[in-house]
Amino acid sequence: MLKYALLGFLNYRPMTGYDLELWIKASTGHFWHAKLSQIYTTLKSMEAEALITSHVEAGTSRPDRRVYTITEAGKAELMAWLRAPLIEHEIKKDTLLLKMFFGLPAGKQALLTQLRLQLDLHRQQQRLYEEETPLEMLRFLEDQPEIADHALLWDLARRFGVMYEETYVRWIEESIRVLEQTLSDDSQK
Amino acid sequence: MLKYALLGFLNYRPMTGYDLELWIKASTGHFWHAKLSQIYTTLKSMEAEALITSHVEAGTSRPDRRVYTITEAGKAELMAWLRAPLIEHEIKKDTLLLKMFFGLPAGKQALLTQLRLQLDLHRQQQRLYEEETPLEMLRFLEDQPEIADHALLWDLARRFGVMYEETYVRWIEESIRVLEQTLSDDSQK
DNA sequence: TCGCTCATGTAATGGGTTACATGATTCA
DNA sequence: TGAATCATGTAACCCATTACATGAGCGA
Repeated sequence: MLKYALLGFLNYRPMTGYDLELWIKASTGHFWHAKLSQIYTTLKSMEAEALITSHVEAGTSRPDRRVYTITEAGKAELMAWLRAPLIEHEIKKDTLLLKMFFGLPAGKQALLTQLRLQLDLHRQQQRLYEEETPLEMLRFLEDQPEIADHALLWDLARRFGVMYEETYVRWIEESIRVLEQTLSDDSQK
Repeated sequence: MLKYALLGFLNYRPMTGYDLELWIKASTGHFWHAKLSQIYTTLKSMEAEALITSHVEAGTSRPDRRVYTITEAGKAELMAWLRAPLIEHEIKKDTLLLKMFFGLPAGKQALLTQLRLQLDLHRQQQRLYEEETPLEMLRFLEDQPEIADHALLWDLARRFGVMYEETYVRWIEESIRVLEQTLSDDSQK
């Protein structure tokens, strides 16, 4: 699946694996990310499939760069994927929920500690999407004015991030209240 | 990680791989699930780690059942995991967001079709968590009254499912409105 | 001089899915 | 008679993470 994210970016303009990681971090990071090692191996297999081609640009003071360009076959594959209807409901695994679900034997205080820690993290993340992500997106769009018409869609995705974190924060706050009021302190066992 | 879900259930009472799948479907399904094949291989490796033991019960009219029981080491491992603070913010990959993000070349109509299809699915899922999941949980608790005190935590997790789907539905509705009002119909390219 | 950025890769391992294989009983 | 439930497993594969490996230039 990372394949399609890479095709999507290379459809904007040719770039290197390293560039792709920077773009991913700044834009799709909150709903799709990858390590550099995976990006490099995926690009290699995509080239073998002829979805992209590459050439090496010799660096003068910087290291050599392998620049990837999308092919017609790659564009066709991207388009087919974009149009293929997504007919399943995706389930997202969540470790915090798993710990809460089975958490009774750990005791009330342990559960509250987990919740408070995650509350902080999710609040931070929400602020990030609201304050920093738009600025980062702007910086990328300034450098690449040819993709300004994509900004609307970029922002819809960002908006999801904000709403998701709001909901997560609300759920944790509610859960803390419920636990404080109902679980006995010695629920440990 | 499935390991901890299995330990969590086996901490209620001994059961088979097949049983575990039924429990997962009825309770943690919306935030943690697994195929039978993975459950069987994971149980096997957990037994090798001495976190659980197993014995075969000969079936009379039914197939033989391999029943797994949690060991003291297993209980200790579960407890340590429950108490280990979760210090990262988990990012959930989302295919719909990825398609939206890169979707401009597919055209306005294709995007709206994707959104409407997913809107249906998420509304259905929301109804499921609100109406059917509580009933299923009740059925399990009736059979296992000894775990009734876990019901509160089960319900917190279920509640997250409801809130998540509400938010997803709201985001799709907003996105449909934005796309209808702002994207030109011939945005295809 | 120490850490960061730029830049590319390979190898090993882990977690999970798909496909394959089997077979009796029960219910509609 | 055909589908669903009960019941267990193996093998191949895919996607992703972690660890390993290298190295120049730049700014504090």
